[in-house]
Amino acid sequence: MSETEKLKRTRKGSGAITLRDVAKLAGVAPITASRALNTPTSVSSTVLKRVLDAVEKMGYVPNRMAGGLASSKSRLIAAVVPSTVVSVFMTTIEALNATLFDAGYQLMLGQSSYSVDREAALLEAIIGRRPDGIFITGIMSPGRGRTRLVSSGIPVVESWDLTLTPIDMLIGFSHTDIGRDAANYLIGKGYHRFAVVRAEDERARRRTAAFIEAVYAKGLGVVFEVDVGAERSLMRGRSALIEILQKLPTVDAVFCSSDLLALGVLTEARARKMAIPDDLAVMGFGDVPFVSDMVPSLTTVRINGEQIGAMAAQLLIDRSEKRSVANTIVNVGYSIIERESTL
Amino acid sequence: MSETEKLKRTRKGSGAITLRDVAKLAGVAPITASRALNTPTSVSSTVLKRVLDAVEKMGYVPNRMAGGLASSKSRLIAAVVPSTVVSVFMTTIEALNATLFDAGYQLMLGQSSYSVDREAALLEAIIGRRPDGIFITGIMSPGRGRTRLVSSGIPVVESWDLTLTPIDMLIGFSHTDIGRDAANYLIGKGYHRFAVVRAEDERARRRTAAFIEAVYAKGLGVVFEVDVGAERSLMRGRSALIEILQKLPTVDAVFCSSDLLALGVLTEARARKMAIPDDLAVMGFGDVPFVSDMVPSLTTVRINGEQIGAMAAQLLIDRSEKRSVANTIVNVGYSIIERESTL
DNA sequence: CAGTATTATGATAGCGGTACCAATAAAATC
DNA sequence: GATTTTATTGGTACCGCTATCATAATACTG
Repeated sequence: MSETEKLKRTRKGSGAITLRDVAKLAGVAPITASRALNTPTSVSSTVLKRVLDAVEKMGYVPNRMAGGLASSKSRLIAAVVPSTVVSVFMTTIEALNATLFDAGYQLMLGQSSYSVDREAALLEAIIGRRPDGIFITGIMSPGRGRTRLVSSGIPVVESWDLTLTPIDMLIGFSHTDIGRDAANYLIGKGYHRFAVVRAEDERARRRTAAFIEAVYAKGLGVVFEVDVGAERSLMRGRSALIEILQKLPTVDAVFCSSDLLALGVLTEARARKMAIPDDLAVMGFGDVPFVSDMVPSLTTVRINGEQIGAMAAQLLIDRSEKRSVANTIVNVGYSIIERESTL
Repeated sequence: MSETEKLKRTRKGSGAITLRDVAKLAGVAPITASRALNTPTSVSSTVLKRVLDAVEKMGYVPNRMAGGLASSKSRLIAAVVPSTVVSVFMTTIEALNATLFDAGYQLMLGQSSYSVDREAALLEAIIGRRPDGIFITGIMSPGRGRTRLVSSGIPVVESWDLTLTPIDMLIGFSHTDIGRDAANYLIGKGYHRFAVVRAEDERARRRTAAFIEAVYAKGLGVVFEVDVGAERSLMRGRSALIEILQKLPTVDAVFCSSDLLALGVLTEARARKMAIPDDLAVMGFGDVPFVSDMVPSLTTVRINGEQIGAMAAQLLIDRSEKRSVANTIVNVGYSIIERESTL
């Protein structure tokens, strides 16, 4: 034994097949094997085949943590959604994920709207993974979290709202426009005694505020407002209508901050044998898949969630691959879908 | 300048604050800073404070890719869900994510039930991240994918079904039991002319097959079956009832493979002024949040999705932290929730 | 108080890839 | 044929962190 022989410490490692193993079997240097897998055009066809055969034979799966560390490209995108899962947001997430997956990215999911310190922990966890992009449902309010995100330098897409000062990119629509348009739509239909039912949610609040303001603007008097807090259930929609009928018996149209609440109002109205829409018109928000086929079908505001998800994915991918991004603020709009509940 | 001075190549790196920077500011070695953050009890309180101050001052966020690579612990858990997003599965995912997050793990989301080669790509992508555990909604059918998972050695929880040969761990319930119990429940209520509406889904098929078999066993003749394919919409439930009424006008009870389809049947029945449940009883599956509050409310089969998610998280965490896991196969059961649609 | 056990810190060498530069062989140019 | 260019392949040093071993400082034991 040579005296210069180093006392080699050994570390366990993960035990999995590594690129080195593949390279050895293929009879090339590790870096060449790496190239064969990542930039196949840069190696000869002989080498390419030998490497691919070796990969196949050994069942090699590249370690993306190692690759990510070396290249500082994680190919991970983080998405933050409110904890509510019953939500319209999932279409967006599904589209986001599908687009990302096809481009070779993975999606990490984080749930916000817990407590404030959980929010901080979530951001920490996300940034710690060094994702190539972050998708946020909603808009980050100013504060430590936002500052942190900005200074992390990670591309961010905020969504579902508009602001003049996004962190980075934005794909959204105007909640005040929706509230105003909904009011004008209902007024145009001849309704004139309004109530709104809304969850404790900043964006819902803005929609209903705009609704109320538009009603006032037409000189149509008081709008009765029910705040259901965090209880976004169908049942709460039902009880909301009971409240409304007590306080404002002459009501003839109700605008709700979600389809589920609207469904509750509809359900209660039907249980009381009220004629829809003659006795009462109901309008929701979100256009969840099944409200179109109920009896009566629900008039609602449609947001194109797939579009938001797919566009966000594209923006984040482009940004992370250093391609230039043309429009960093996109207003995807919305549409009022007229159905039987307000005919 | 010494002649032994190496020509140092420089590599960009990510540009972010590293543990080395923090350690330097705190006046300790990097490894000590690492310990201060990961095992705070193993350093003196003076050092701990100095390090934490430095972290705070510099806004340091540890790079989990590097940490994961070094320790071969990624603190990532992958979850595979069917692409359908309208689903009952999301409660499970939410609970899974919540439990994982509190234990310091992150969730990666993958969508299955695309094409076969996407399935392979998904597995490849997942394994490449070296997650500490994998949650699968459903059971892996034998094949290359399953083999790959097994040989990866990553802890796996399969779910939503039972089998004697899980890859690793399993949290589920019996679909045949559900079908049989549903049939017996309806028979016990005095119904005797049955139809089933089901989506093209292996588990739904097993439920309805068991349902049909149980009906036969009681000598109650033919059960009319509608296969809606991949169209799981409320509308398809409505059209299914139309089919049923044409082919089996004497039908008095319909068992559906999902609440949404059941809602469709209910809707169509109501549109035809059929009395529920006197003219027609309807039973669903899943107990999605709002079917309890509709009029009429829907009798359905409840699966405790939160429980599945939380248990799965716990099993995966225990496994990944080398704690022993007692029950690797758990039958969480189900319950038939009786409501107005079958009273 | 020597000798041993314990605690706190540090040095080093990886984890499994890729960026960066260098070297060689083959093709193209003059 | 000499020289330049291009296409392939390889060597090395990291990416940012932690496992492992080593050492110094302190506490404990008889």
